Amino acid sequence: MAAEGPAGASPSRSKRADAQRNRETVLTAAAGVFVTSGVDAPIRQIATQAGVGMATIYRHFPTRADLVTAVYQHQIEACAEAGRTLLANADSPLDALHQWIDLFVDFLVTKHGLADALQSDSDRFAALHAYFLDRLLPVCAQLLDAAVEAGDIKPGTQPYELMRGIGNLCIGRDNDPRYDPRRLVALLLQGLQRPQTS
Amino acid sequence: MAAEGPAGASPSRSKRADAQRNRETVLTAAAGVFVTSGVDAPIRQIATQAGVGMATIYRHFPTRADLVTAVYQHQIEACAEAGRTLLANADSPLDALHQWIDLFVDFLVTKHGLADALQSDSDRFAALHAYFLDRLLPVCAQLLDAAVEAGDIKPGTQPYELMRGIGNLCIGRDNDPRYDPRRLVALLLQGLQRPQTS
DNA sequence: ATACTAAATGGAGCAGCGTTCCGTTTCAGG
DNA sequence: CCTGAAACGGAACGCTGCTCCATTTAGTAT
Repeated sequence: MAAEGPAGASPSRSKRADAQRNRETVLTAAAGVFVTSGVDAPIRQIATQAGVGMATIYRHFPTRADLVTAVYQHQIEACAEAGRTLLANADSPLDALHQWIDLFVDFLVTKHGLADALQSDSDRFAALHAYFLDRLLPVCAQLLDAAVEAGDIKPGTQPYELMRGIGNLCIGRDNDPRYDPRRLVALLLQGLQRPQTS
Repeated sequence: MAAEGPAGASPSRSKRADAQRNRETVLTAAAGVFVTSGVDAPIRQIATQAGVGMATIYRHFPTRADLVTAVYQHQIEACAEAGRTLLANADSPLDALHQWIDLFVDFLVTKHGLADALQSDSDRFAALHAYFLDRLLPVCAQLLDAAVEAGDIKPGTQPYELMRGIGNLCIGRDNDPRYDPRRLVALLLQGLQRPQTS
C-alpha cells in the first residue's frame, strides 16, 4: 500500500511507534483497572495489567490526572457536545438543562470514584479538575443562561458553583439505596427554578 | 482528705491515672494538628506533637475515626442539643430546620477536611460516619418531620439523604470564593419547600 | 517503705504506595 | 549494518499506616 502522506496518523507524529503503542496499551489497561478499582488504583497495578514498567506510565502521563483525563477524554467531549445539541433541540432551555445534568450525573456516578477525585483536596487531581472545567463549564453556563433568559430559572447562580455542587452530590460509595445523588440533584434544580412562571 | 466515694471522677475508672492523662494530651494535640493539617494528618505528627509514641494513640483510639470522634464529640453533641432547642423555640419548624442546618454546615466547613472524611469511600472513617448518624440523624429527622407536618416542606425526603447531601456539599477546599457551600445548601432547602403555603 | 504485677508505653519493624533514577533495550535513520 | 537517542523496566527512596515486644511505671499488698 502507498506510504502515508504528510497528513499522517492522528496522534502526535513526534513519538516513536512503540511509544505510541504503549500509550494505547496503558490507556486500555487503566480504563479496565479504573472500573474495578476506581481512579485511585495503584500505579503498579495499572502497570502490571498493561505489562509495562511504572516509569512508562509516568513518562506518558506525568500526573494521575493526566491519565484519568486521557481515559475519559472522549466521554467528556461527548458530554460537552450533547449539551450543545440539547440546547438546540430540546423543548425548552430548562428541559435542556435538566437533560444535560442527567447526562453529567450519569457520567459521574458510573465512574467509580471519579466525583471523589474531582473534588479531592489533594492537588493530585488538579489538572483533571481544570480539564472538566475547561470543557464543561462553558456548556453549563450556556444552558444556565438560556434557562435564565427564558425565565425558568432564578438568576444569580454561578455555573461553577452549580457544577461543583452537582459533582459534590455525586460523591460517595455507589449502590447505597439510601442515597441517590439523582434525587438530591433534582432537589437542587427545583430550588433553582422560578417560584412561578409569571 | 477523705477517699473518693463510689461515684468517682467522670471518665472511666478502670484506667490508670497516667493513661487518663495521656488520653487528654493526645486529644489536645490532635485537635491542634487537625486545625492546621486536617483530620488526615499523619499519626506520627500527632504523636510527636503530643510527645507520646504512636502505639499510645492507637491504644486509646484504635481507628482514626475514634480519634476524630473523640476530638469533636462535644461539638457534635452541642449540635444535636441545639437542634432540639431550636425545634422548641424557633418561630416555625421550617425556621428551626434552616437554623439547625446553618449550624451543621458551619460545623463542617470550619473543620478542615471533616466533610471529606465523612463521605470518604475508604472505611477508615466508617465509625465517624456512624457516630454522626447516630447523634444527628434523629435530630434532623425530627426537624424535618415537624416542617413537613407544618406544611412547609414537601414530604418524601429521607433525613439520611438530606444530611448526606448537605455533608457532600460541604466537601472541598476551603476559602474558594467561587464556591460557597451555604449558597448551595440554601438552594437545596429551597427545592425542599412546598410550592405555595396554602 | 519496699517489692511485686499488670497496665502502659515507645519506637523499631513490616508492608503498601507514589515517585525518581539509571543501566539496559529497542527503534529508526544513515 | 551501525549508531545515537528515545523508550523502557524495575530497583530504590521516602512517607504513611499499623503492629509487636522489650522496657518502664503506676498502684497495691506486705
